[in-house]
Amino acid sequence: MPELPEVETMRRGILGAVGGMIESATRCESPRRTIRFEPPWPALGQRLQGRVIRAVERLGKRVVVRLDTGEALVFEPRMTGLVLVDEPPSREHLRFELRLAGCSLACVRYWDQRGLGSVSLLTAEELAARLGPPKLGPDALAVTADTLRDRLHASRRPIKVALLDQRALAGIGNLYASEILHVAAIHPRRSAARLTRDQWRRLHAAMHAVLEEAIRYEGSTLSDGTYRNALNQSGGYQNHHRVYDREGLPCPRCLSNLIKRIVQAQRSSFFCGSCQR
DNA sequence: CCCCAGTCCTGCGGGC
DNA sequence: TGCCCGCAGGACTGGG
Repeated sequence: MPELPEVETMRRGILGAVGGMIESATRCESPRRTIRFEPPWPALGQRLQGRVIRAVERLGKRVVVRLDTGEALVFEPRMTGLVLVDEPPSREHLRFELRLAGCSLACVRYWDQRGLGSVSLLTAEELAARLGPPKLGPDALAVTADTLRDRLHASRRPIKVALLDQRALAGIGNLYASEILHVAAIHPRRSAARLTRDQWRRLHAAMHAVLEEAIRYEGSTLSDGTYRNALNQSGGYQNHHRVYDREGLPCPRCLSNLIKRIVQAQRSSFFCGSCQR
């Protein structure tokens, strides 16, 4: 499930598309069982033709391709979407393809096994309305410790649930929320409103450390093997997970307590009941 | 404000 | 061995 580190890896993987001109945009599937295209096909493909890619950016968990027209092509991978160069994991779930000229990449593809993701072409106004404040909070890697506290401390929700709210802070999903709270030694059920100054400081440091480390390893490829980088290679951070999907294994910090799993907001949280308070 | 259930969707693994 | 069911959860919606 692509979160900030995985989406950042996708973004870096297609930086070679900058300067390229879109020769053609293709929908690679039968009209039945389609992902969401906006505007609906064939308008999306027609509007992309001839556009030049000016930049490849990231907004939270979305890849944003800036075009010469001021428009943005937004890839939203949700659970199983991948932005790729060349070969996808399978032909079966390939959804969309850009043919490029004048840059180092011949092709950018979107593949999505479950098809919950989307590809959207938005005007600058649409992008601001849909993915600007207050719809999307500041990027998790861009906030200071003070901003992090400002964004979250008014909420009485459990800190684990608050961290998943993209309107408060963009980029953190279920996996990294558990990992970050373990490094920060904060219990996932603790109310955000009740964190101490020292805990906010630790949370901020842990958030940066975990996300940057995960980016260095090019993200987490879980046992289902779905996530791949732009070259269809596995990430490496799954081998460094401290708690996520490790219920019943010893805590890597105290080496004695076993990692617990609880459900919060209908999602699994993993933590050490001894180290995290 | 906050919570919950339902929606989209596929593949996998537990249970019988 | 096979089949069904539930689970995984990101973003969103509607109801309480």
